[in-house]
Amino acid sequence: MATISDVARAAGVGIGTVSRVINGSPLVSPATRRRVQEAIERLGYQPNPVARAFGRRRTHKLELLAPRFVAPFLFELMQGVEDALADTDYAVLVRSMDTPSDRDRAFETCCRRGRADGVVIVWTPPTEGFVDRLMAEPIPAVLLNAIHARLSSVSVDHDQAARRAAAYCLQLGHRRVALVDRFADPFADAGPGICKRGFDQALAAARVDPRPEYELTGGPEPTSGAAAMERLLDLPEPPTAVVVGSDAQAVGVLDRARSRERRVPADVSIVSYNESSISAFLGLTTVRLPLREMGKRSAELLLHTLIEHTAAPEAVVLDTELVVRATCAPPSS
Amino acid sequence: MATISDVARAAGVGIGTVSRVINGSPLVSPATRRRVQEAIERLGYQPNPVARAFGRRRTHKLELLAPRFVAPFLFELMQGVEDALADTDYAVLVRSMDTPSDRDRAFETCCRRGRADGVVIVWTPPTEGFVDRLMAEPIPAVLLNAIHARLSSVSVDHDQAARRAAAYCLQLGHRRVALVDRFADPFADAGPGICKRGFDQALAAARVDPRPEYELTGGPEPTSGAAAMERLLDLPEPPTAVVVGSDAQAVGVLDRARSRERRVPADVSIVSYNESSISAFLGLTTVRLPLREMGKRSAELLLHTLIEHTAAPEAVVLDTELVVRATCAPPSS
DNA sequence: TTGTAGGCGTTATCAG
DNA sequence: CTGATAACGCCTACAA
Repeated sequence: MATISDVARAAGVGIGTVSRVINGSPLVSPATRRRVQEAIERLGYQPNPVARAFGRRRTHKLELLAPRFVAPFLFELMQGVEDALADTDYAVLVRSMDTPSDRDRAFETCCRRGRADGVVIVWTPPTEGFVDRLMAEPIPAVLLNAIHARLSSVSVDHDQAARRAAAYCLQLGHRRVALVDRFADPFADAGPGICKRGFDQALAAARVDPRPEYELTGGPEPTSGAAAMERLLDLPEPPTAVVVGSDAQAVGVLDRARSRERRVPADVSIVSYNESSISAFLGLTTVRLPLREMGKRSAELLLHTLIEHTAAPEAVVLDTELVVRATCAPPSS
Repeated sequence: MATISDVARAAGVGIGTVSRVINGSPLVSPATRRRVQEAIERLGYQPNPVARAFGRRRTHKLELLAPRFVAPFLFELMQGVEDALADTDYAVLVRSMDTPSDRDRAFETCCRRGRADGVVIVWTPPTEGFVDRLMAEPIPAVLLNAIHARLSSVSVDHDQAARRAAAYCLQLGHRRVALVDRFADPFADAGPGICKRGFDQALAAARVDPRPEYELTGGPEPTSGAAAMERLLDLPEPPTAVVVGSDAQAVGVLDRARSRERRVPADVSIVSYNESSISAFLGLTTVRLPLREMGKRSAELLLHTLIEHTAAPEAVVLDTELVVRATCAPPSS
């Protein structure tokens, strides 16, 4: 494999000049440039990425840390990241986090210098210790769909999205609206749900009294949605509409509604959250998250920080969209 | 950030000795080793991965090329790869391939030296030109769920799996068994389906005549499954059981069956292919692919080739499993 | 068992 | 504009 000095020799120039040519420096005369390019062509020379990374003291890699929960839309996020990286020579290192210990190990190693130039942490609230280490190291991080005062983030306005979902039901005339929420932290089976605040805001705005028994929270799996729906249907006064915190849960909610002989949307309306091909096919009315855009923006933020060397955290908030399909209707009674 | 010479100086030894210590060479006296380790500890030294890669002429990265089709189980495959890499300092570079031109670009660049030490190509038949280039470069590749004479591969016996799925229906007493197959090449909307051969074998073994109108092929999406089911139900003599080439299609098949007032499994049985949380929840009887194992074995194969320097292609074939759930029953008539 | 020196392929910094 | 040359941080002989 040809090296830069092979090219230099072949073109009769110094390696500095070759370096300038391959890096697009303007400080090369057109004639020399042409000569060098010919030599490059002839020898099929390609700069060695590792040597390059070594010399530049940059790995030219971004690391993506993803918890199991995002598996259904990891591909979409990755594509967004790749979109942002398309015209650069950056590549994406992906690491999965399935258990809390995976997460801690990932947090532990990702900020070690030399692994990657930046990190995208997907849908996972960072621990304080991790943030401390991150601030000590010179490696920029961005949270994707999580928030921290000291870190940059790309997310959607969950309050607004949930408000919109609930408002849609209220607007259709529903007054008994329930929430099957999702835990905000995928590594904790407890804590606040992601939709609660916006949901409550929508109720308040419509002057509908919240009912504690209508607000359930679980993990993003079909079974958890099914269990929640079960409980709601067992209530003396079951809801006529349900806002669900994830498509995965919605699959369970929908299925359980049907197996309990409730027609959707005639007997009960369902609004879900997130967007996936399955939900599209099932005809779920849902809040669409701009996943690809989110991936793209996170990578752009990182790249920007890397170039501008700005340390100030920046928060990007993207818009969601209510996709109306077939699971909502006015209440029948 | 501390370098190897800082450690050497602090421990009062040469850098060679430090190198030996961090690389676990036995050629260090216990006393020296301890001294060096203390220095490492004290300085918080960590070898720079890039410098290491540079010196070793190894990137310590594996590249994973994944077509959009595998999005639903990419996470699982990745986890398998990471399993294999857990005790090494290898990391995974992931690249998505959404369009044929994405694929070609990925094929083009992945075998350039310096990017990664090995490549896993997921579910995508390689082009001949790509194989040629791959053989010229010294970078090992393994196909995951694809086959090529000159390359190593990890896959399942699709014939056997499809045979098993069809045989299960036949065994239940079905004689009108249809196949909604999936194109083997995710980048071609044509070509042979992945289950056809095994399916035909099962019919032959049961002395059931194949009917051309019962064998449909499409892409792995719910809509394609729905369309196929539509056609099957429009037949003068519709099938009583359907073998489906992917869970994605099966979602469509199932939904269309129900919307056309067919009870599953009372009126029509369905066996699917692949395994996902959605299919589990929907109660689909399905052929489970050992995804995580597949990922793991591919990475192991690569690692093995990297260490042993064997060039002979090796083909690993893993077992599938029929997961019996709720979508199959004997024919009603 | 240990230290030293050379090499890896770039980039970056100088003089010219 | 261009060519030397010194880093960069580690690995791997080789010599002691």
